[in-house]
Amino acid sequence: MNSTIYKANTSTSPHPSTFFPELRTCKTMRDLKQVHAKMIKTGRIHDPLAAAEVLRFCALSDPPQRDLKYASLVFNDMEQPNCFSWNTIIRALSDSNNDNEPLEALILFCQMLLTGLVEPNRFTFPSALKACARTGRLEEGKQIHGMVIKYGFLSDEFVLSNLVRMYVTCGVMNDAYILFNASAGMENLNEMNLEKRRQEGNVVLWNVMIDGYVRLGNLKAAKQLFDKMPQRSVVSWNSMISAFAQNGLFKEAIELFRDMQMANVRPNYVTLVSVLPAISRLGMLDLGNWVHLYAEKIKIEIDEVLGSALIDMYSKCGSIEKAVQVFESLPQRNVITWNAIISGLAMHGQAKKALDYFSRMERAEVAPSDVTYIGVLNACSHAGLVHEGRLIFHHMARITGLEPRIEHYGCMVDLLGRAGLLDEAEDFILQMPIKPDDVILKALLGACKMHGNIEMGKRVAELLMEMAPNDSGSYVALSNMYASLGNWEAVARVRLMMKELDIRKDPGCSLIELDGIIHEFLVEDDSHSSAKEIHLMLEEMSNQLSLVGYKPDTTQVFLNMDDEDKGSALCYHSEKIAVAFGLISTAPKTPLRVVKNLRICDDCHSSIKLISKIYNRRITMRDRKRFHQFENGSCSCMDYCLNNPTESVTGCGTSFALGRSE
DNA sequence: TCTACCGTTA
Repeated sequence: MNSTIYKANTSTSPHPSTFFPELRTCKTMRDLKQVHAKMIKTGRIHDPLAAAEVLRFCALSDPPQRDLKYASLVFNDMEQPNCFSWNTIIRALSDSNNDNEPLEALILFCQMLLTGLVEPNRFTFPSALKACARTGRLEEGKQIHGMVIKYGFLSDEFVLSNLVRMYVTCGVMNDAYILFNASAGMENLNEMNLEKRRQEGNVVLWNVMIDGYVRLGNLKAAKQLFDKMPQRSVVSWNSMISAFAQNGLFKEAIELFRDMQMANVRPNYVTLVSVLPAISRLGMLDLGNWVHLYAEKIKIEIDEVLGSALIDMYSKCGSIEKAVQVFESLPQRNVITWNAIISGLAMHGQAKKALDYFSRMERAEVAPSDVTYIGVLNACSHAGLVHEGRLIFHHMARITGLEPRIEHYGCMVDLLGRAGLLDEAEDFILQMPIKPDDVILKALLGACKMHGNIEMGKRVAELLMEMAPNDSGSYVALSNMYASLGNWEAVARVRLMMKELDIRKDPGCSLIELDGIIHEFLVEDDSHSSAKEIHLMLEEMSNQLSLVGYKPDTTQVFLNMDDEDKGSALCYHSEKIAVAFGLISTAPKTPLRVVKNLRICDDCHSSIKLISKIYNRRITMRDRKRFHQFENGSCSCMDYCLNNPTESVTGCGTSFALGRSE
């Protein structure tokens, strides 16, 4: 439970009544019920004013005291509720988080009209419209819109803004926009002393509109509105930042976060929670560190939500130690917090530790979710813990009652396939109650390549190409399999087929962050301003590597090139270019951190191992699926990636996409 | 009497 939400509600404390001193002393519903009983006994309850006050107490007190069931009873006992009482009960019900209560508010509103004894006023419509918004009842909302016009309340700011809100939450942005413009027009006619208040209210309405476009996935319209805003609140910034982050536009989210600070708007709790996933995906540890320090500096409470985002950020940025540290320091942990640390440990190859945390989670009596099991099964897969993985999968399906999802089946296929149990993996797929998707088949195909089962590999690849004829992944996987067997004729055939069908492989792309700036490299990239120096460094690296007897595995290099231009001497993978750039741009011994959008290839893996020794650097590399910590000639993944199933396999469960159009 | 909008794991 978040304290900021709580504070927002504290304004509607029990209402002291001037007419009824005994109501004024009521603190809890218990007190109220006693007074109410007395009023019934003395007949005073028949005083409409007294009854209205009782109703108001139970309907609109702060949440712990609020009792809508009791409020409804009080209301139903009223012989002739006045407009005030109708408004009270409708407002309380329309405000409720309980699923069916906003609908009851709408029903009461209709009853109010049907009695014909009271007319709705300008205080009735906002609640009625809110009830339409909450229940998604556009038709009723439109009818109420008509009544608003008939009663002449369209010029009331509250009525109007609730109309906009109703259309927005029903997803009808065109109508919302027309009314929104009308309200913006009205603002100019206001008297001076109301100007500020109106504008403050207006910012919220802009935010509502932005949120509406975001919910429809129309980020362009949302950003246009955001850019046009006369002033932006912290919520406006948060809306856009989270919109970008949640739609995979991570760089844009970070950019906006920076713009926000340039505009001197102080990030708040929600800002940090929103921007952290973008930082994670881009692997920007420096910025992530800054966010953590900032939260501590301005005393933003690190609760389980912000904590989960920080844990995720540290593990995805390569610093699993810090992730564990944050986890251990949290006063509260929810299921997402546990999932974040378990997945983090899994992607760092710390399977045993991931399983330890899983048992700790059980002991802490936090019920695991399906996401927890994806993390745990991934850990087993990375460590080759076939037996444990099987047990855990069956435990999930049979004991916890969680329905295994396609991701869980994918983890199992990956686990079995990597261990060389290809037939069992295939049987497993055939017995799945869900239709296998391309991810599952790619996992099996990768395993076929890894264990040299060309017969099964061909079968799976054909299925894959039928299933996803435009996905480069299956073609690349098939071609990789032939390449690993040295069947160059078959490789060429697949490549030709890709060319004819105009299927392009995702370009490899690596990022490295230096002094808060992200440097991005593609395969064979020479667009960087230091391209010359980088290439000199790459050549030096090659020389150093051959001095220690390293022979490049060129098959992989060629396979990852988009063009058939194999003659070029500059055919370097993006991760090597990023490492070269890191080496020449930082002081000796500075650790390097690289983030890649695809899986690292075997050749880069072997050479970067040696480079870490030759140049005495710790190099942390995050690829599409997991981390590699190169140090002193070896890698933390224990060569898990060798014979990588394929560059394009997204793997099961965890996978990172960098958010670009791939 | 009506005050809204933004958030974590896969």
